[in-house]
Amino acid sequence: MTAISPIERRALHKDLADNLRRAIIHGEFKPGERISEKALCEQFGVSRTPVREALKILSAEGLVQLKQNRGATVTQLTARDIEDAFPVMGALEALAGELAARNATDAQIERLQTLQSRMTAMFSRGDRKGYFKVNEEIHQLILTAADNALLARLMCSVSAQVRRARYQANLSPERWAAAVAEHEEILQAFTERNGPKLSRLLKAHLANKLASLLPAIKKGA
Amino acid sequence: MTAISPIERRALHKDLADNLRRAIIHGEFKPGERISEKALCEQFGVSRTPVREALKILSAEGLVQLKQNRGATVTQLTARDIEDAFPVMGALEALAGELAARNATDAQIERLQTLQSRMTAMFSRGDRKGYFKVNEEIHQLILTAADNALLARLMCSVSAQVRRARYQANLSPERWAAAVAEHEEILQAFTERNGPKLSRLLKAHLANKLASLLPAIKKGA
DNA sequence: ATTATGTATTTTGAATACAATCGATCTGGG
DNA sequence: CCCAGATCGATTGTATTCAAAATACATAAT
Repeated sequence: MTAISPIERRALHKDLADNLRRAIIHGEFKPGERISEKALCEQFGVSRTPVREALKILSAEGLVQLKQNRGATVTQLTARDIEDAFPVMGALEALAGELAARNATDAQIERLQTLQSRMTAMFSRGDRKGYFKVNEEIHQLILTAADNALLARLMCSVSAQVRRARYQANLSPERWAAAVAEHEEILQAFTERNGPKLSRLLKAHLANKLASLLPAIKKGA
Repeated sequence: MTAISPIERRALHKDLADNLRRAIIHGEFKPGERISEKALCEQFGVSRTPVREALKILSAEGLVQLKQNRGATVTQLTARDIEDAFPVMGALEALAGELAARNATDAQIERLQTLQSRMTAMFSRGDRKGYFKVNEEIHQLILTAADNALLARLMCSVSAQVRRARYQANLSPERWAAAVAEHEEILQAFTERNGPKLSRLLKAHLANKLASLLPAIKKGA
């Protein structure tokens, strides 16, 4: 007997927005590329109304730009955009760390340790995709532990932009190794519940991450 | 001879979104209130399509919530929401101050001094509305001086929510006097281009501001 | 040959029409 | 009298249609 669960009634425009968001972040739509409503309609097999609504949502999120009577284009991430993101993400990450160190449950810290070792395993195995996945989980866990809905929303929105950049730029082996080491320190600070230290480490970690992206973006632009 | 300027071609959904946003922030739509598409159509004399698109935008901005088949409601600001906003706005303001102190032109600092004295004048005259207006201008100027588009976008979105709270809660005379004094200190730090000090002052200023809002929100909720 | 202008095609903006879902009320049975 | 179920009305979700704007192309004039 299968468990009975309520049938998911998803709105079309929401589905479309989710799909498009993922596609843009994963680079399946190239930055600067024009997005035709008609093409999307045919691709997804729906009418233009939900497509247009989805595009409005993505526009408000900053993933696409809408021009009067000229449709939607995928927003270009300039080097300047990435540079601007540096301090902002840094400030948000630092805050998240501070709050998380204060509010995290023991169970969450334990889970963090588990994830950390899994991530290290991914690294030594050279599994980039797995690494990214666990990495995301860790940042997600910190955000959950911080327990601040607004902060979560902002970071989610900003990191979506940064993730886009990451899909364009490829992680160098040196940077990867450094990142793993940094994560080790971060976990240490977490276990100690040392808010300020955690704050500083997260900020530095992010600055390094973004710095490694800049060259690739600049080259592309 | 009047100057020749390009004709403003405004999109309906954008106009609607702007109007609705203002109305919500100013409390003309009460938190928790249901927003009927039909009512908006009649009120603005347009069809449902642009109305729906505008609501999608506001939803992405967090001003309204859309429920499946149940339309839009103005998001309730709970005491928790305000408490969450504390540290986030603090972190962002602090960053803005830091960047502004580094990047501001001399002209901008001069203009800040002008605004500051205008604001003090408003205070001593007891002109609440004028005070708020100049106050907004000052924060806007700092944001401009910070010269970071992403930061501006985030603060704009967050402060819209906070402004909503401010329209609900009424400023007490004591808090008002304190705010003016704090602004004086802020200007001082700015003139000295003392980033860290500015950072700290802005953060404290905001914490005080938000703290003064909490009682009113809690009472309302 | 090049540029400007007029026309046609394409694409987006907005309105209307149709379908589906939710809530409330009404009715019949206990 | 109260509760369960059905039905109706209202509201939202989606599709289709109509209108306006922009681009592309062709033609004409210099």
